[in-house]
Amino acid sequence: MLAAKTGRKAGDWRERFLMAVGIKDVARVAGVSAATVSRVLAGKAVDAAMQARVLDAVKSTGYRPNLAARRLRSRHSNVIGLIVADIRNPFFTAVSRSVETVAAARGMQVILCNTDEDPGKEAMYLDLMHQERAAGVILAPSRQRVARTEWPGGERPVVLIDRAIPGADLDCVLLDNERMAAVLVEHLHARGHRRIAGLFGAMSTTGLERRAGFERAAKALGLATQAIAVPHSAGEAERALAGLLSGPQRPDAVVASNGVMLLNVLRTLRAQGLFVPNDMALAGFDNNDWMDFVGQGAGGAGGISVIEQPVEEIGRTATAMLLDRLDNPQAPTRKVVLAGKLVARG
Amino acid sequence: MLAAKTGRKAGDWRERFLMAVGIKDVARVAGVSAATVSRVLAGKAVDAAMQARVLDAVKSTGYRPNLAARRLRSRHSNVIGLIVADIRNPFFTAVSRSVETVAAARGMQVILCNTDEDPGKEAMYLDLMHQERAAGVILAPSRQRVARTEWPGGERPVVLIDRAIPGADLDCVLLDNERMAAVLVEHLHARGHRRIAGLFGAMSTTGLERRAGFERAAKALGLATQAIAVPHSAGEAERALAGLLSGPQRPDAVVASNGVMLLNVLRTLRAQGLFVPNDMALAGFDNNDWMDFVGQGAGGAGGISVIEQPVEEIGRTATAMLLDRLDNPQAPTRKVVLAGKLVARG
DNA sequence: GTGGGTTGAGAAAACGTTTTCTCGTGAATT
DNA sequence: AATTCACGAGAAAACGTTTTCTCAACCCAC
Repeated sequence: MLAAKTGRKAGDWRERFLMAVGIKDVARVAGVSAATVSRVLAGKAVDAAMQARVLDAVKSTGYRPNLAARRLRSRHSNVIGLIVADIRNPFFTAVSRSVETVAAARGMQVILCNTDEDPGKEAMYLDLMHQERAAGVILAPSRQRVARTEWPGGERPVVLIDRAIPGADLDCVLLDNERMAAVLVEHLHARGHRRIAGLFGAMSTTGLERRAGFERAAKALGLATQAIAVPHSAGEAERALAGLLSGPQRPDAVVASNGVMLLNVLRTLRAQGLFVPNDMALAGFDNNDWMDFVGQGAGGAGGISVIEQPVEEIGRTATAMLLDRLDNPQAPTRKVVLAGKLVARG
Repeated sequence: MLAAKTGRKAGDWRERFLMAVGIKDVARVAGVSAATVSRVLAGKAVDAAMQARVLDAVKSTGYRPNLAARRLRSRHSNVIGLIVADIRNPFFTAVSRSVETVAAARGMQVILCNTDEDPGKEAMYLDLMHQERAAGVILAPSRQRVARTEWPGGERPVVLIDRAIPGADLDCVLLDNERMAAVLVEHLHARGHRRIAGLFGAMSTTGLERRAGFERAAKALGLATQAIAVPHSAGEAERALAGLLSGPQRPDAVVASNGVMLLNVLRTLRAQGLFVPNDMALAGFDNNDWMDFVGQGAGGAGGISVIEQPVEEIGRTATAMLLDRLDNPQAPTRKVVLAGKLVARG
């Protein structure tokens, strides 16, 4: 066995690499042809005795197939690309985890790519997945969409998550953003809040949909609202909110369109000496475990109410849809809209 | 151009796939040999006129190299595996992001794998990276180490991050856990706390080191401490802490060895009606943005003090070390120990 | 002007698999 | 009993690149 021959000194791997064992070596050891080894490993019908010999030979040589060669010859790859807009966003990591689990169970391998909301990196990774000849791609598009004549993945199937691409005829799985935003407004209303402000991303369909739901619900309830579209979701949000707070109609509740904005809101409030929920109610999207602990002043009850996304299901559904499409390329595209769950803390 | 020929209907990609354009097509269009195309793309010296023709042909055909074929023939891959123990841990996602950035800048591609602290999945992924013939692996080992005769990556270079593997002679980049734990204790002492409890993971070197630093510092300061090694970091932690709280020597400060435990501590405290920092000081490892907002009762000052790890530098260093070792396989292994930064909120 | 050295491009081999093709063997059908 | 059929295994082709090999052309020095 090779392991016994080489010592344990550093650089060990180099020798091994050079003496790499291929399918022909296995075939020679087992006394069969390379084709037979391939067939055994692929689980095709072969003589039982031969199968045993091959398996033994594989074990004794430590043979591990070369995936590059396999992909080249077989002309299909078992990798799927997962391109997310922000790896630091817990929502995306949770979805990633789910995707990976489902994919692995179906014998697929996931390459996780992070675009940092940069359309350039997004394009680069889509191209890379093409060069990799990936079977398909699950894409959470970057917020700032660059003008593009072609949709992503003219080359291979794509499933969109979290954010739609307007006008693109692609499979996607999304949150029912409009309804969930409305639920949030109704919740705040039920808790007695009447002047609700909302901060929404101006760049993504998600932000637009949530804003629409926010305004629809507010109108239906006859509430005075102030919805602000924040372009960069950076310092812009703080300034806009600060303006509102010092304005004539100071809101008694704030809805934040995403996790980053919610933290910005918290920061701004604290800078003004305001506390959640005593001085101001706060609601948003995506549940995080730490939310159980903020706004829990010695007084007790209070906190941040959020819409919790079904992250596990989003990942599972997206992966399943992608694999379905691999089997059935011509089927009409599907759009799955999932409901979230209100986690009421306010 | 191909794009013009095919419509925009779903399933588009399939046709394209079948009419895949290879290097020979480019060569034919450019009126040169495949070898020349390859050379142009590799940036080797060629006649300027030819180079221009090739580049034109690449553009007009939409040729994208097949990475599988390239790897097979060239016998080296530009992918590095990044195997982390818990993708949902913000520390690992931050490091991942840094690794990816540095790797991409050096023309390397990262495959991110998540083991969920499962040694079985860890072994599976290490094997997968071998089959992929990855250039190298950056590994954050799972907490529960399985008995193993060989260290990971007998086949290729490995750089360890976050956690060491006792006895393994591998490159690694780690936090100075012992000193940082001591810093935490000293900080709590300076803030006037005298009875400090500590919860430490029993399964990882990280937990052991932090515990050692905790006890060393406490002894030096003459403090009464209660250090508990928590095996599973699950419900165990809650029970242990609850015991301490109802015991005769209730601590006035708690140190949690990692992010999960810190949340468990918060949960336990709240269940007992205790608030941070008024009723109990809390400190731990890994800074999170939400920590600015917990324990900020209407009273004001307070919060969770933590050791912030230099995540960006950890990723950068690990990647650099891996690439160095690729160039220089026989060099002695290096162990880089980085300092963290105290974020004092208590 | 000849010989040696350098340069650059095409032809062909090679990378490690899977798949197709071919053929031999034994069983089943007529 | 002869013919077909099904099956299983080896030989060889193929996958799309990079690399080696070969050779022609050119330049420079003697």
